[in-house]
Amino acid sequence: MRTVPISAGDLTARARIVASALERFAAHGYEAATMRDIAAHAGVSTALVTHHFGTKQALREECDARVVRFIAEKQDAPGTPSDVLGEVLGTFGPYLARMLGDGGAASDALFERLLEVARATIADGSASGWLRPARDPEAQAAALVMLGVAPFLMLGPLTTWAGGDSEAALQRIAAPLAELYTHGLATDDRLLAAAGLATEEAR
Amino acid sequence: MRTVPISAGDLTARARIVASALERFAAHGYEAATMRDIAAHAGVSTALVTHHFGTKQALREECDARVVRFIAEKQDAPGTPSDVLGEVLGTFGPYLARMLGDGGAASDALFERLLEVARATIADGSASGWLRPARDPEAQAAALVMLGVAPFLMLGPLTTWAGGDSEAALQRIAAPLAELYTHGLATDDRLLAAAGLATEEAR
DNA sequence: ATCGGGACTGTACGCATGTACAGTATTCTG
DNA sequence: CAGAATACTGTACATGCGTACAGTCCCGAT
Repeated sequence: MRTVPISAGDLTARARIVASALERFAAHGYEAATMRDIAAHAGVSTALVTHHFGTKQALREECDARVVRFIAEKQDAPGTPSDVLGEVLGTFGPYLARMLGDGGAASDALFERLLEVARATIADGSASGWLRPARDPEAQAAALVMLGVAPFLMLGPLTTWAGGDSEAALQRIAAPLAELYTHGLATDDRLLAAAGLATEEAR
Repeated sequence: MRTVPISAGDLTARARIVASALERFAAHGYEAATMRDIAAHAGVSTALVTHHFGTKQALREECDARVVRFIAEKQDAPGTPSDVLGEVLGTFGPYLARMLGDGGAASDALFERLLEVARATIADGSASGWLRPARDPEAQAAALVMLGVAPFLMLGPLTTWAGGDSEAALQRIAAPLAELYTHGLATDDRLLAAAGLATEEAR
Protein backbone atom coordinates (compact mmCIF):
# COMPACT_ATOMS: atom_id res chain seq x y z
CA MET A 1 0.00 0.00 0.00
CA ARG A 2 1.38 3.34 -1.04
CA THR A 3 1.50 5.96 1.69
CA VAL A 4 3.26 8.91 0.07
CA PRO A 5 1.66 11.12 -2.57
CA ILE A 6 2.93 10.46 -6.04
CA SER A 7 3.31 12.79 -8.97
CA ALA A 8 3.63 11.99 -12.63
CA GLY A 9 7.36 12.59 -12.58
CA ASP A 10 7.86 9.98 -9.89
CA LEU A 11 6.16 7.21 -11.81
CA THR A 12 8.06 4.43 -13.47
CA ALA A 13 8.68 4.99 -17.15
CA ARG A 14 6.54 1.93 -17.80
CA ALA A 15 3.64 3.41 -15.83
CA ARG A 16 4.04 6.75 -17.58
CA ILE A 17 3.83 4.97 -20.94
CA VAL A 18 0.59 3.26 -19.98
CA ALA A 19 -0.89 6.53 -18.71
CA SER A 20 0.17 8.29 -21.88
CA ALA A 21 -1.28 5.51 -24.02
CA LEU A 22 -4.60 5.67 -22.16
CA GLU A 23 -4.75 9.38 -22.80
CA ARG A 24 -3.74 9.31 -26.46
CA PHE A 25 -6.00 6.35 -27.26
CA ALA A 26 -8.85 8.22 -25.58
CA ALA A 27 -8.09 11.44 -27.42
CA HIS A 28 -7.43 10.16 -30.95
CA GLY A 29 -8.55 6.52 -31.04
CA TYR A 30 -6.39 3.43 -31.38
CA GLU A 31 -5.49 3.74 -35.04
CA ALA A 32 -4.87 7.48 -35.05
CA ALA A 33 -2.73 7.46 -31.92
CA THR A 34 0.89 6.84 -32.88
CA MET A 35 3.64 5.10 -30.97
CA ARG A 36 5.84 8.16 -31.42
CA ASP A 37 3.18 10.43 -29.94
CA ILE A 38 2.58 8.12 -27.00
CA ALA A 39 6.32 7.90 -26.33
CA ALA A 40 6.79 11.67 -26.59
CA HIS A 41 3.99 12.40 -24.12
CA ALA A 42 5.51 9.88 -21.74
CA GLY A 43 8.92 11.52 -22.08
CA VAL A 44 10.64 8.39 -23.42
CA SER A 45 11.87 7.09 -26.74
CA THR A 46 9.72 5.09 -29.10
CA ALA A 47 12.04 2.13 -28.74
CA LEU A 48 11.40 1.93 -25.01
CA VAL A 49 7.70 1.47 -25.63
CA THR A 50 8.36 -1.53 -27.83
CA HIS A 51 10.95 -2.74 -25.34
CA HIS A 52 8.34 -2.87 -22.57
CA PHE A 53 5.29 -3.96 -24.51
CA GLY A 54 6.51 -5.40 -27.79
CA THR A 55 3.73 -4.19 -30.07
CA LYS A 56 1.12 -1.46 -30.19
CA GLN A 57 -1.59 -4.09 -29.83
CA ALA A 58 0.02 -5.44 -26.65
CA LEU A 59 0.15 -1.91 -25.25
CA ARG A 60 -3.56 -1.58 -25.91
CA GLU A 61 -4.20 -4.86 -24.13
CA GLU A 62 -2.31 -3.53 -21.13
CA CYS A 63 -4.52 -0.43 -21.16
CA ASP A 64 -7.65 -2.54 -21.45
CA ALA A 65 -6.49 -4.72 -18.57
CA ARG A 66 -5.95 -1.60 -16.49
CA VAL A 67 -9.53 -0.50 -17.15
CA VAL A 68 -10.92 -3.96 -16.49
CA ARG A 69 -9.06 -4.08 -13.16
CA PHE A 70 -10.52 -0.68 -12.26
CA ILE A 71 -14.01 -1.96 -12.99
CA ALA A 72 -13.45 -5.09 -10.92
CA GLU A 73 -12.23 -3.01 -7.98
CA LYS A 74 -15.31 -0.81 -8.15
CA GLN A 75 -17.56 -3.86 -8.34
CA ASP A 76 -15.94 -5.54 -5.36
CA ALA A 77 -15.76 -2.37 -3.30
CA PRO A 78 -18.01 -2.29 -0.22
CA GLY A 79 -20.53 0.44 0.41
CA THR A 80 -22.71 1.79 -2.35
CA PRO A 81 -22.42 -0.29 -5.52
CA SER A 82 -25.31 1.60 -7.04
CA ASP A 83 -23.64 3.67 -9.73
CA VAL A 84 -20.61 1.63 -10.72
CA LEU A 85 -21.24 2.40 -14.38
CA GLY A 86 -21.21 6.12 -13.70
CA GLU A 87 -17.97 5.95 -11.75
CA VAL A 88 -16.27 3.88 -14.43
CA LEU A 89 -17.39 6.25 -17.16
CA GLY A 90 -16.40 9.25 -15.09
CA THR A 91 -12.82 7.98 -15.08
CA PHE A 92 -12.44 6.13 -18.36
CA GLY A 93 -15.40 7.47 -20.34
CA PRO A 94 -13.46 8.88 -23.29
CA TYR A 95 -11.20 5.84 -23.47
CA LEU A 96 -14.06 3.37 -23.36
CA ALA A 97 -16.01 5.37 -25.92
CA ARG A 98 -13.14 5.33 -28.41
CA MET A 99 -12.41 1.65 -27.90
CA LEU A 100 -16.07 0.60 -28.14
CA GLY A 101 -16.53 2.75 -31.21
CA ASP A 102 -13.59 1.20 -33.02
CA GLY A 103 -15.03 -2.29 -32.78
CA GLY A 104 -13.07 -5.53 -32.86
CA ALA A 105 -12.55 -8.36 -30.42
CA ALA A 106 -10.96 -6.25 -27.69
CA SER A 107 -13.84 -3.84 -27.97
CA ASP A 108 -16.32 -6.66 -27.54
CA ALA A 109 -14.55 -7.83 -24.40
CA LEU A 110 -14.76 -4.38 -22.82
CA PHE A 111 -18.41 -4.14 -23.79
CA GLU A 112 -19.08 -7.44 -22.08
CA ARG A 113 -17.55 -6.12 -18.85
CA LEU A 114 -19.74 -3.05 -18.97
CA LEU A 115 -22.73 -5.26 -19.67
CA GLU A 116 -22.06 -7.16 -16.47
CA VAL A 117 -22.02 -3.89 -14.54
CA ALA A 118 -25.28 -2.83 -16.16
CA ARG A 119 -26.89 -6.21 -15.42
CA ALA A 120 -25.97 -5.81 -11.76
CA THR A 121 -27.41 -2.29 -11.73
CA ILE A 122 -30.64 -3.54 -13.27
CA ALA A 123 -30.89 -6.44 -10.84
CA ASP A 124 -30.30 -4.08 -7.92
CA GLY A 125 -32.76 -1.52 -9.23
CA SER A 126 -35.43 -4.12 -9.91
CA ALA A 127 -35.04 -5.57 -6.42
CA SER A 128 -35.10 -2.16 -4.77
CA GLY A 129 -37.98 -1.04 -6.91
CA TRP A 130 -36.53 2.27 -8.10
CA LEU A 131 -35.95 0.94 -11.60
CA ARG A 132 -38.72 0.10 -14.00
CA PRO A 133 -37.89 -3.34 -15.44
CA ALA A 134 -37.99 -3.91 -19.17
CA ARG A 135 -39.48 -6.80 -21.11
CA ASP A 136 -35.99 -7.70 -22.35
CA PRO A 137 -33.59 -7.13 -19.42
CA GLU A 138 -30.54 -8.08 -21.46
CA ALA A 139 -31.40 -5.48 -24.09
CA GLN A 140 -32.07 -3.00 -21.31
CA ALA A 141 -28.56 -3.60 -19.99
CA ALA A 142 -27.11 -3.01 -23.45
CA ALA A 143 -29.15 0.15 -23.78
CA LEU A 144 -27.93 1.34 -20.38
CA VAL A 145 -24.32 0.90 -21.44
CA MET A 146 -24.97 2.57 -24.76
CA LEU A 147 -26.67 5.57 -23.19
CA GLY A 148 -23.87 5.94 -20.68
CA VAL A 149 -21.14 5.84 -23.30
CA ALA A 150 -22.97 7.94 -25.89
CA PRO A 151 -22.06 11.39 -24.53
CA PHE A 152 -18.38 10.50 -24.69
CA LEU A 153 -18.72 9.13 -28.20
CA MET A 154 -20.05 12.49 -29.32
CA LEU A 155 -17.84 14.61 -27.12
CA GLY A 156 -16.38 16.40 -30.13
CA PRO A 157 -19.55 17.91 -31.56
CA LEU A 158 -21.09 18.31 -28.12
CA THR A 159 -18.09 20.31 -26.94
CA THR A 160 -18.39 22.70 -29.87
CA TRP A 161 -22.12 22.87 -29.25
CA ALA A 162 -21.53 23.87 -25.64
CA GLY A 163 -19.07 26.58 -26.58
CA GLY A 164 -15.81 24.67 -26.37
CA ASP A 165 -16.03 23.35 -22.81
CA SER A 166 -16.36 19.58 -22.74
CA GLU A 167 -17.24 19.51 -19.04
CA ALA A 168 -20.03 21.98 -19.60
CA ALA A 169 -21.24 19.90 -22.54
CA LEU A 170 -21.48 16.75 -20.42
CA GLN A 171 -23.29 18.61 -17.66
CA ARG A 172 -25.77 20.30 -19.96
CA ILE A 173 -26.58 17.12 -21.85
CA ALA A 174 -27.11 15.31 -18.54
CA ALA A 175 -30.16 17.40 -17.66
CA PRO A 176 -32.52 16.26 -20.43
CA LEU A 177 -31.18 12.73 -20.01
CA ALA A 178 -32.15 12.79 -16.33
CA GLU A 179 -35.59 14.02 -17.30
CA LEU A 180 -35.81 11.27 -19.89
CA TYR A 181 -34.81 8.64 -17.35
CA THR A 182 -37.38 9.95 -14.92
CA HIS A 183 -40.43 10.75 -17.02
CA GLY A 184 -39.78 9.51 -20.51
CA LEU A 185 -40.27 11.63 -23.54
CA ALA A 186 -43.59 10.75 -25.10
CA THR A 187 -47.05 11.24 -23.61
CA ASP A 188 -48.65 8.31 -25.39
CA ASP A 189 -47.71 4.83 -26.59
CA ARG A 190 -46.98 5.64 -30.21
CA LEU A 191 -43.30 4.91 -29.85
CA LEU A 192 -44.00 1.53 -28.31
CA ALA A 193 -46.36 0.78 -31.16
CA ALA A 194 -43.75 1.86 -33.68
CA ALA A 195 -41.28 -0.55 -32.09
CA GLY A 196 -43.77 -3.35 -32.54
CA LEU A 197 -44.45 -3.73 -28.83
CA ALA A 198 -47.97 -4.46 -27.68
CA THR A 199 -49.76 -1.56 -26.05
CA GLU A 200 -51.80 -3.52 -23.51
CA GLU A 201 -49.00 -3.41 -20.99
CA ALA A 202 -49.48 -2.44 -17.36
CA ARG A 203 -48.28 0.94 -16.24
CA MET B 1 -36.08 14.00 -63.75
CA ARG B 2 -35.01 10.42 -64.18
CA THR B 3 -37.67 8.07 -65.42
CA VAL B 4 -35.83 4.80 -65.98
CA PRO B 5 -34.65 2.52 -63.17
CA ILE B 6 -30.95 2.76 -62.52
CA SER B 7 -28.49 0.16 -61.28
CA ALA B 8 -25.05 0.63 -59.82
CA GLY B 9 -23.39 -0.31 -63.07
CA ASP B 10 -25.21 2.40 -64.96
CA LEU B 11 -24.06 5.18 -62.67
CA THR B 12 -21.41 7.65 -63.69
CA ALA B 13 -17.97 6.80 -62.42
CA ARG B 14 -18.09 9.99 -60.39
CA ALA B 15 -21.34 8.92 -58.74
CA ARG B 16 -19.97 5.45 -58.08
CA ILE B 17 -16.95 7.01 -56.39
CA VAL B 18 -19.14 9.07 -54.08
CA ALA B 19 -21.31 6.05 -53.27
CA SER B 20 -18.21 3.97 -52.56
CA ALA B 21 -16.75 6.72 -50.38
CA LEU B 22 -19.97 7.00 -48.40
CA GLU B 23 -19.89 3.29 -47.77
CA ARG B 24 -16.20 3.03 -46.88
CA PHE B 25 -16.27 6.13 -44.66
CA ALA B 26 -19.29 4.66 -42.90
CA ALA B 27 -17.66 1.26 -42.50
CA HIS B 28 -14.15 2.24 -41.43
CA GLY B 29 -14.21 5.96 -40.60
CA TYR B 30 -12.59 8.79 -42.48
CA GLU B 31 -8.99 8.16 -41.47
CA ALA B 32 -9.04 4.39 -41.85
CA ALA B 33 -10.76 4.41 -45.23
CA THR B 34 -8.13 4.61 -47.96
CA MET B 35 -8.30 6.19 -51.37
CA ARG B 36 -7.22 2.91 -52.95
CA ASP B 37 -10.00 1.02 -51.21
CA ILE B 38 -12.61 3.58 -52.22
CA ALA B 39 -11.38 3.48 -55.80
CA ALA B 40 -11.35 -0.32 -55.92
CA HIS B 41 -14.92 -0.60 -54.63
CA ALA B 42 -15.99 1.93 -57.23
CA GLY B 43 -14.24 -0.06 -59.97
CA VAL B 44 -11.93 2.78 -60.98
CA SER B 45 -8.32 3.73 -60.51
CA THR B 46 -7.04 5.77 -57.58
CA ALA B 47 -5.95 8.51 -59.92
CA LEU B 48 -9.49 9.04 -61.17
CA VAL B 49 -10.63 9.80 -57.66
CA THR B 50 -8.07 12.57 -57.32
CA HIS B 51 -8.90 13.72 -60.84
CA HIS B 52 -12.54 14.28 -59.91
CA PHE B 53 -12.18 15.50 -56.35
CA GLY B 54 -8.59 16.57 -55.90
CA THR B 55 -8.04 15.49 -52.32
CA LYS B 56 -9.49 13.01 -49.86
CA GLN B 57 -10.83 15.90 -47.80
CA ALA B 58 -12.69 17.30 -50.81
CA LEU B 59 -14.22 13.88 -51.43
CA ARG B 60 -15.46 13.86 -47.87
CA GLU B 61 -16.99 17.29 -48.33
CA GLU B 62 -18.83 15.99 -51.38
CA CYS B 63 -20.19 13.12 -49.27
CA ASP B 64 -21.23 15.49 -46.52
CA ALA B 65 -22.95 17.72 -49.04
CA ARG B 66 -24.82 14.71 -50.37
CA VAL B 67 -26.07 13.90 -46.89
CA VAL B 68 -26.97 17.52 -46.17
CA ARG B 69 -28.96 17.65 -49.41
CA PHE B 70 -30.79 14.47 -48.42
CA ILE B 71 -31.71 16.02 -45.09
CA ALA B 72 -32.93 19.19 -46.76
CA GLU B 73 -35.10 17.20 -49.14
CA LYS B 74 -36.66 15.29 -46.26
CA GLN B 75 -37.29 18.52 -44.38
CA ASP B 76 -38.94 20.21 -47.33
CA ALA B 77 -40.95 17.17 -48.35
CA PRO B 78 -44.71 17.45 -47.91
CA GLY B 79 -46.75 15.02 -45.86
CA THR B 80 -45.57 13.74 -42.50
CA PRO B 81 -42.46 15.58 -41.33
CA SER B 82 -42.71 13.84 -37.97
CA ASP B 83 -39.73 11.48 -37.99
CA VAL B 84 -37.24 13.17 -40.27
CA LEU B 85 -34.43 12.27 -37.89
CA GLY B 86 -35.36 8.61 -38.03
CA GLU B 87 -35.47 8.58 -41.82
CA VAL B 88 -32.13 10.33 -42.10
CA LEU B 89 -30.52 7.91 -39.67
CA GLY B 90 -32.14 4.98 -41.39
CA THR B 91 -30.30 5.89 -44.56
CA PHE B 92 -27.08 7.51 -43.38
CA GLY B 93 -26.90 6.34 -39.75
CA PRO B 94 -23.53 4.58 -39.95
CA TYR B 95 -21.99 7.37 -42.00
CA LEU B 96 -23.23 10.11 -39.69
CA ALA B 97 -22.12 8.16 -36.63
CA ARG B 98 -18.58 7.77 -37.93
CA MET B 99 -18.31 11.39 -39.00
CA LEU B 100 -19.76 12.77 -35.76
CA GLY B 101 -17.52 10.51 -33.73
CA ASP B 102 -14.38 11.66 -35.50
CA GLY B 103 -14.94 15.28 -34.54
CA GLY B 104 -13.63 18.31 -36.38
CA ALA B 105 -15.22 21.22 -38.18
CA ALA B 106 -17.04 19.13 -40.80
CA SER B 107 -18.42 16.97 -38.01
CA ASP B 108 -19.72 20.06 -36.22
CA ALA B 109 -21.48 21.24 -39.37
CA LEU B 110 -23.30 17.91 -39.77
CA PHE B 111 -24.24 17.96 -36.10
CA GLU B 112 -25.74 21.41 -36.54
CA ARG B 113 -27.92 20.13 -39.37
CA LEU B 114 -29.18 17.27 -37.24
CA LEU B 115 -29.80 19.71 -34.41
CA GLU B 116 -32.08 21.72 -36.67
CA VAL B 117 -34.05 18.58 -37.47
CA ALA B 118 -34.33 17.74 -33.78
CA ARG B 119 -35.43 21.28 -32.93
CA ALA B 120 -38.19 21.00 -35.50
CA THR B 121 -39.24 17.64 -34.07
CA ILE B 122 -39.36 19.09 -30.58
CA ALA B 123 -41.32 22.12 -31.71
CA ASP B 124 -43.80 19.89 -33.52
CA GLY B 125 -44.07 17.49 -30.60
CA SER B 126 -44.56 20.28 -28.09
CA ALA B 127 -47.26 21.88 -30.20
CA SER B 128 -49.03 18.58 -30.79
CA GLY B 129 -48.67 17.61 -27.17
CA TRP B 130 -47.26 14.12 -27.69
CA LEU B 131 -43.80 15.20 -26.55
CA ARG B 132 -42.98 16.14 -23.00
CA PRO B 133 -41.00 19.41 -23.21
CA ALA B 134 -37.74 19.79 -21.30
CA ARG B 135 -36.51 22.70 -19.21
CA ASP B 136 -33.67 23.19 -21.71
CA PRO B 137 -35.11 22.57 -25.20
CA GLU B 138 -31.76 23.13 -26.89
CA ALA B 139 -30.15 20.48 -24.73
CA GLN B 140 -33.11 18.22 -25.37
CA ALA B 141 -32.50 18.58 -29.08
CA ALA B 142 -28.84 17.67 -28.63
CA ALA B 143 -29.86 14.69 -26.53
CA LEU B 144 -32.33 13.59 -29.18
CA VAL B 145 -29.61 13.63 -31.84
CA MET B 146 -27.20 11.84 -29.54
CA LEU B 147 -29.68 9.11 -28.67
CA GLY B 148 -30.53 8.62 -32.32
CA VAL B 149 -26.92 8.32 -33.41
CA ALA B 150 -25.76 6.26 -30.44
CA PRO B 151 -26.82 2.82 -31.71
CA PHE B 152 -24.83 3.35 -34.90
CA LEU B 153 -21.82 4.56 -32.96
CA MET B 154 -21.79 1.28 -31.07
CA LEU B 155 -22.85 -0.91 -33.95
CA GLY B 156 -19.68 -3.00 -33.65
CA PRO B 157 -20.10 -4.29 -30.10
CA LEU B 158 -23.88 -4.37 -30.42
CA THR B 159 -23.64 -6.56 -33.49
CA THR B 160 -21.44 -9.06 -31.67
CA TRP B 161 -23.81 -8.86 -28.71
CA ALA B 162 -26.78 -9.70 -30.94
CA GLY B 163 -25.01 -12.69 -32.45
CA GLY B 164 -23.44 -11.08 -35.50
CA ASP B 165 -26.50 -9.56 -37.14
CA SER B 166 -26.40 -5.77 -37.09
CA GLU B 167 -30.03 -5.41 -38.16
CA ALA B 168 -31.13 -7.65 -35.31
CA ALA B 169 -28.96 -5.62 -32.94
CA LEU B 170 -30.62 -2.36 -33.94
CA GLN B 171 -34.06 -3.88 -33.61
CA ARG B 172 -33.42 -5.45 -30.24
CA ILE B 173 -31.88 -2.32 -28.78
CA ALA B 174 -34.84 -0.29 -30.04
CA ALA B 175 -37.28 -2.04 -27.70
CA PRO B 176 -35.89 -0.84 -24.34
CA LEU B 177 -35.30 2.57 -25.92
CA ALA B 178 -38.97 2.79 -26.88
CA GLU B 179 -39.90 1.83 -23.33
CA LEU B 180 -37.50 4.44 -22.04
CA TYR B 181 -38.97 7.12 -24.28
CA THR B 182 -42.46 6.19 -23.16
CA HIS B 183 -42.19 5.54 -19.44
CA GLY B 184 -38.72 6.54 -18.36
CA LEU B 185 -36.52 4.30 -16.33
CA ALA B 186 -36.70 5.40 -12.72
CA THR B 187 -39.71 5.33 -10.44
CA ASP B 188 -38.67 8.29 -8.32
CA ASP B 189 -36.85 11.61 -8.74
CA ARG B 190 -33.42 10.53 -7.54
CA LEU B 191 -31.87 10.93 -10.97
CA LEU B 192 -33.24 14.44 -11.31
CA ALA B 193 -31.83 15.25 -7.91
CA ALA B 194 -28.47 13.80 -8.87
CA ALA B 195 -28.42 16.03 -11.94
CA GLY B 196 -28.96 19.04 -9.73
CA LEU B 197 -32.50 19.65 -10.93
CA ALA B 198 -35.11 20.79 -8.48
CA THR B 199 -37.69 18.15 -7.60
CA GLU B 200 -40.67 20.45 -7.15
CA GLU B 201 -41.56 20.24 -10.81
CA ALA B 202 -45.04 19.55 -12.05
CA ARG B 203 -45.74 16.14 -13.46
C1' DA C 1 35.45 -4.65 -7.80
C1' DT C 2 33.18 -6.62 -11.58
C1' DC C 3 30.03 -8.34 -14.28
C1' DG C 4 25.58 -9.49 -15.99
C1' DG C 5 21.01 -8.05 -17.05
C1' DG C 6 17.54 -4.84 -17.69
C1' DA C 7 16.42 0.12 -18.82
C1' DC C 8 16.98 3.04 -22.46
C1' DT C 9 18.31 5.30 -27.01
C1' DG C 10 19.40 6.36 -32.18
C1' DT C 11 18.93 4.61 -36.46
C1' DA C 12 17.15 2.22 -40.08
C1' DC C 13 14.01 -0.89 -42.74
C1' DG C 14 9.72 -2.30 -45.02
C1' DC C 15 5.26 -0.91 -45.88
C1' DA C 16 1.02 1.74 -46.74
C1' DT C 17 -0.71 6.04 -47.47
C1' DG C 18 -2.15 10.60 -50.10
C1' DT C 19 -0.93 12.90 -53.96
C1' DA C 20 1.46 14.57 -58.38
C1' DC C 21 2.59 13.72 -63.09
C1' DA C 22 2.81 12.13 -67.85
C1' DG C 23 0.42 9.78 -71.03
C1' DT C 24 -3.62 7.32 -73.39
C1' DA C 25 -8.46 6.55 -74.50
C1' DT C 26 -12.98 8.51 -75.08
C1' DT C 27 -16.44 11.76 -75.89
C1' DC C 28 -18.16 16.14 -77.07
C1' DT C 29 -18.05 20.18 -80.33
C1' DG C 30 -17.57 22.91 -84.35
C1' DC D 1 -14.72 14.50 -89.69
C1' DA D 2 -10.91 16.93 -87.36
C1' DG D 3 -9.64 18.85 -82.94
C1' DA D 4 -10.11 19.88 -78.25
C1' DA D 5 -11.51 18.93 -73.88
C1' DT D 6 -12.44 15.57 -70.66
C1' DA D 7 -12.35 10.78 -68.61
C1' DC D 8 -9.24 7.63 -67.19
C1' DT D 9 -4.87 4.93 -66.12
C1' DG D 10 0.07 3.37 -64.55
C1' DT D 11 3.76 4.84 -62.18
C1' DA D 12 6.37 7.22 -59.00
C1' DC D 13 7.48 10.10 -54.98
C1' DA D 14 7.54 11.97 -50.27
C1' DT D 15 5.87 11.09 -45.74
C1' DG D 16 4.64 8.84 -41.63
C1' DC D 17 3.75 4.51 -39.66
C1' DG D 18 5.02 0.11 -36.63
C1' DT D 19 8.79 -2.47 -35.69
C1' DA D 20 13.68 -4.56 -35.50
C1' DC D 21 18.38 -4.08 -34.26
C1' DA D 22 22.81 -2.80 -32.34
C1' DG D 23 24.67 -0.49 -28.84
C1' DT D 24 25.16 2.44 -24.38
C1' DC D 25 24.14 3.38 -19.58
C1' DC D 26 23.19 2.09 -15.00
C1' DC D 27 22.25 -0.58 -10.97
C1' DG D 28 22.22 -4.67 -8.11
C1' DA D 29 24.14 -9.29 -6.98
C1' DT D 30 28.27 -12.10 -6.28
